[in-house]
Amino acid sequence: MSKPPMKATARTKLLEAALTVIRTKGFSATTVDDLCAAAGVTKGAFFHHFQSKDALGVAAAEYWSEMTGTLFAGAPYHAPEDPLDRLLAYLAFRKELLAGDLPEFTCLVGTMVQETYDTAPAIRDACARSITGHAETLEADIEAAIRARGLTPTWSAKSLALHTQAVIQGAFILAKSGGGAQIAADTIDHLIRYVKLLFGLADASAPATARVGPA
Amino acid sequence: MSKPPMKATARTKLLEAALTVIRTKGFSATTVDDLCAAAGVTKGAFFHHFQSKDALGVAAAEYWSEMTGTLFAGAPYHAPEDPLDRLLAYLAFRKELLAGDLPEFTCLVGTMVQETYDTAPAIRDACARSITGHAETLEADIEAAIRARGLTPTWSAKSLALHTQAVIQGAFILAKSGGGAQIAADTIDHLIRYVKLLFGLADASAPATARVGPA
DNA sequence: GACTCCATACCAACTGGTTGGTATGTTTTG
DNA sequence: CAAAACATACCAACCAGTTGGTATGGAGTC
Repeated sequence: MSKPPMKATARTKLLEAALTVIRTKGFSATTVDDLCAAAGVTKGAFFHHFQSKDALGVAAAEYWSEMTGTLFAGAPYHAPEDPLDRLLAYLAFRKELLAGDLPEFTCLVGTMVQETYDTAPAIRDACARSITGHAETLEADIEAAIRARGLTPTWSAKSLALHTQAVIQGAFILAKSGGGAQIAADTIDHLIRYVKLLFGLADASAPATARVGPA
Repeated sequence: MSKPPMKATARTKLLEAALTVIRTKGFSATTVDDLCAAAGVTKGAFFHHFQSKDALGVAAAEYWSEMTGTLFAGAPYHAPEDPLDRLLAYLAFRKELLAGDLPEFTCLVGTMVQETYDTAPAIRDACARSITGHAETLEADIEAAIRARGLTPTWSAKSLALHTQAVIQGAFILAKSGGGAQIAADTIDHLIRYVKLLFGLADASAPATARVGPA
């Protein structure tokens, strides 16, 4: 999160700054001057690269999709051979990401869409693409896990994939309302338990995490 | 939501207006003039009743707690004798509330806390009290359901109560990102399925809703 | 029961600072 | 040198909050 991966041009410096500032203060409360100060550039540079503040919002959502896309694509949770193990490893990975301060692990697009869904359709759509796009990366594994276990569920792989994202987004809201990373981890534990129950991996009284030692 | 239950003084008119306007535009994007216009009062009246815009935010969160408190206290989901049935009836009730436009069924404090958790501690705390206070109304039923079935779960009643709220908050985010009420209902269905699985009420392939007829 | 006294509720106009955005340079790069 | 990248100076609109004032109603007093 701290290393701008591309060339440190004003555009990427502004986008990188946007990730932190917007997640801290929200989109509307973030001023163009805030972003320029955090990025160490001037207003002229800002409006050279972005037509408007809303345009930066769209670009930030797309930048967020790229960053998280490469993060998750390169993450080790894809290693297991069993698709259900991959799904569970993904959820464990999401738990591991709950470190540091809130603006470091919460979701930019989840924050932005709440403020803009009715007032800035372009930003809302960019956020929606980010969320559903990420959810879609889970669908294949869920589908394969269903087939591997010969289930005929009343729910769809897509629906479960979206549910995981809903739980994670909700976990962030609870974390922001004072619970911190711990309450978010607890909620993801419930999600892990749900997935295990769905696929018959554990009963209701089993612990949620398989690998992390004692309770 | 449409009937101001108390005397239509400027204060309650402003609070009632705040519920709709803030849920539509977000807290920071809502101006004091917006609220005055929606309430049909002037700015003088606003600052007579509220010291600042932030003070209105706190009052709005508390007003929201009162309104939802009486709504849920008077709801029919308390009727069943079995505590687990009451919990499931609560979740079914939450699904029924997903009607109308987004600003009508989404959560004021969930929206506000995202914008203010780092910048306005007083508002954040008021939102936190609202969420945890509502979650606590579920704990007794969950606890009773655990005892009634002789379970010894690794999760606590409090943790499950908070999880339900996380799922519902996350459902609102997905709804705002374009899925609408339908995607929120799907996610609550997953939550209902999880609760049933936790208490051994159904297997993974059973439909989520017991009472609403055909799929 | 008329009178003063005073607090509450509300209003219209104003202000000083802020905000998104622009106009016009200057520097860097290919 | 020409175009892109960035900086400086500036503006009109907006915004939270203030000021000074009016209307109303209830308490106390004689």
